[in-house]
Amino acid sequence: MQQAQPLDRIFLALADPGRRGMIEQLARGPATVKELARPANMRLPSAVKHLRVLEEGGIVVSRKAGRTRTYAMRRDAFSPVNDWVSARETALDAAFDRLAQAVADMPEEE
Amino acid sequence: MQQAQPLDRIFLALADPGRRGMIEQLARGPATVKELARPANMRLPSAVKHLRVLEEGGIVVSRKAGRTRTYAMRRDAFSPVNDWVSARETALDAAFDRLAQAVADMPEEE
DNA sequence: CCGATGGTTTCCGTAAATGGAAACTATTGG
DNA sequence: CCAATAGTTTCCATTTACGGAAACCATCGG
Repeated sequence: MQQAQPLDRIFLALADPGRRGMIEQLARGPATVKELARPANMRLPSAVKHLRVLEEGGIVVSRKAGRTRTYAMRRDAFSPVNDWVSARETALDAAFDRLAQAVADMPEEE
Repeated sequence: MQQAQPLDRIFLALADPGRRGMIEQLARGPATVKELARPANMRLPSAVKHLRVLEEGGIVVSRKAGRTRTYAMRRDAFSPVNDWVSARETALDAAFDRLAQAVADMPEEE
């Protein structure tokens, strides 16, 4: 029983369509919990939980002013995703290049 | 009860450290189920399930020859992720630009 | 001060993910 | 044909995710 890694939380946060919808909205500008709950077709308690997942994933930040809490995207929200994916793509391209080279080095048949 | 969307399956597939480890291995070249199970410290049945998740997410493909099944990465494995993330980053950059512009347009204080 | 509002927490039921044991199938090697 | 091997399926137990109802807390408006 070990605590989840950062990438675990980020990808898990992105794996839910409701949360991705919230991200799409927040990418256009900050919003309160209520403003995020309505278009996602959720009750407030569900919205609060989803937003906590997004915040624990390091995707959004929030600040409470009075009785309203406002959420906003982090500028580096997708950095871990981009870094991890880029590294895999680099390795993947190299692997395909090696394969292509091996094919080119094969003696022709007939 | 609606079937999961493609992005749901992809992000869910990436949310597990064992599966990400398999991806890192496969990005360096194809491998069989057994070869993937050992470094991931899994039994074969678990490996089979994880690999099915990766395949249903469109991240890997497999082919069975004789009694061994070989897995390989798809070249466009991360295209949906890159597309979705890029779109959000574009919107996010625009939102921050608008904010910066609004700040620049504010009358100076004292 | 009182009611309405925005948010939060607790509790509950349902659904899904995870992991392994065991049993089964299909192929390979001798 | 027999034994070992690679994979697959089924079953089971544990854990976690998900969504809403209800109750609770803090704050704003009059």
